[in-house]
Amino acid sequence: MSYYLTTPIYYVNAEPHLGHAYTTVVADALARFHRLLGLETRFQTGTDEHGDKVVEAAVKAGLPVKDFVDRVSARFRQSWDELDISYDHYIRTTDPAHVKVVQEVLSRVHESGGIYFGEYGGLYCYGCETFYLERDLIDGRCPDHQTKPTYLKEENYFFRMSKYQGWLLDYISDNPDWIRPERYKNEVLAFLREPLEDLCISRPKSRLEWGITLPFDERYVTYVWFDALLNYLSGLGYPGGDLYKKFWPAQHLIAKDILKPHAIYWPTMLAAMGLEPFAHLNVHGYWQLDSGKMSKSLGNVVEPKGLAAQYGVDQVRYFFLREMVFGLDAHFSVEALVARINADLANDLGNLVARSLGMAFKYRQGIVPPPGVPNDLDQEVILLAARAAADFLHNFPALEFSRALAGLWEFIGHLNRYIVVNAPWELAKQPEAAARLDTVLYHLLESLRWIAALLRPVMPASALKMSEQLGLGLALWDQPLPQVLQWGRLLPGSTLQKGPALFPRIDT
RNA sequence: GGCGGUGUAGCUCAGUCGGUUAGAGCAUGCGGCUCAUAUCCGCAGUGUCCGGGGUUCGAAUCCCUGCACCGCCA
Repeated sequence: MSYYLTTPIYYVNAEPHLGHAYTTVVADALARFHRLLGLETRFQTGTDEHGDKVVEAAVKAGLPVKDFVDRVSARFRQSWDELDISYDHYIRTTDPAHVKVVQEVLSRVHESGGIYFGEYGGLYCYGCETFYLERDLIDGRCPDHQTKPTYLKEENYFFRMSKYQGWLLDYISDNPDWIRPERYKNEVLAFLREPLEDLCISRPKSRLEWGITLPFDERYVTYVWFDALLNYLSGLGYPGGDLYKKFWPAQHLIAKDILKPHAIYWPTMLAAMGLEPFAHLNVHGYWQLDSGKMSKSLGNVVEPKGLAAQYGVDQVRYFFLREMVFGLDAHFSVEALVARINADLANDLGNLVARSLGMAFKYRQGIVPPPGVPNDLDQEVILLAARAAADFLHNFPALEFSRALAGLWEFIGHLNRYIVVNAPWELAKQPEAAARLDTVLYHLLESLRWIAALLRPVMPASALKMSEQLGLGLALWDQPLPQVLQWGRLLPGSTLQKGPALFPRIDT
């Protein structure tokens, strides 16, 4: 079994921002999760580097275009390294291998009649270098330049997308969770109620040179779709090689703004190429930044790099997955981030680890005690651990990250209550309760092992720290989840490690 | 303008697609514990489920309509 997951390739006309970081963190958590399940996993991200906006940005930065895209692409890559993103392949649309695949595919689709040469006429603004529709103009003038656009005819290449409309509608009906969550499937179906038009896929070099030359007409470059979307295949070495055979079809992860290209253009392109559609299109919402509170200083913080540096990589990763219901929009604020860190991570989980380990050291010299016969309270802990794990394993791959984590935190809450109910500090005062104290401590520590294992995809560094504090060697830690999640694998007699607070409170 | 979405506690939001008395977290107040990162535990709440109309034995949930906000087409 294999699992191939992609993020979009990010457009390099601007720096990485919160939305990019969210998509990439979600993808990373999913990739790590599936690796832990034991699936052969490939996780690809990268950058989209052609087109007029990039040229514009390069001119503005005073750099040759290639130097500019190198710089911004590296900036993205660095951000992902800082966020602990475990991508297997970082693709760039300026990679020679990608360019070659694009040209091969274009040739093939052209030869099979899927691409034709046609004329397009419209109102063109020289300032924007783009065509406008009548209805988009303000008093007949360009909304940006306040100039009157000229009627211009341009010859271009078009992809026969329209002929796939019926097929696509059928495919969506036959595969109801192909585009998910459901709301986005419905949106696509709404698009498809209108007749689908053919897709313009070229730009004359007189207007745009920074692109991939059409293999059948060197006066043109290909525009956006047959370049960018094909990264999902070129990154696998398509059409040759083993990777494509092993990993296609892909799980795509995108934000809702690029739903249409991925849900409509891309599958029809794949159909024209005679390929199997992607496995799922997974669509998420937006982080809403309250513009009122969005001061300039905060603007810098919302840059992923600054956020992780200030609040911690795992803290930010946890916040992303816990705070946003996948598919819906959510509000982002530093206040909300700090609230999550303090309440969930410092108070609930971090403190649970600290008090459990603290008691194990204070009462048992940091040695894992042997569990005695479990009573009802202990049985309940074991039951709830199993339930939390089962729910988590069910919700996480279904993209219900928030629910998965909320469920795990219910278990954490239960453990905090378990401590109060059992009052180990009282047991410690009674010599005859020694076995009972052993049992309580063991159930706590073993529960923490489960929690650490489940949190690995979300907070890899913190989960590892937990495992180290629990004295787990690699043999107990670095295994597929189903093997790790067996009650009682924490060995009595093994040595715990003291460590600093996992998630320090943030003073407000 | 067209299409789609959202509106639930002071705040942020769940509510698995009609079914007990509408929930969680945060924030607030009171009480308890001392193993712990001043943490944890218990108790207390507060609701015109945006307004109006309809379907139904029954609606936060389905339908119509109005308002507000958001997104896409761009």
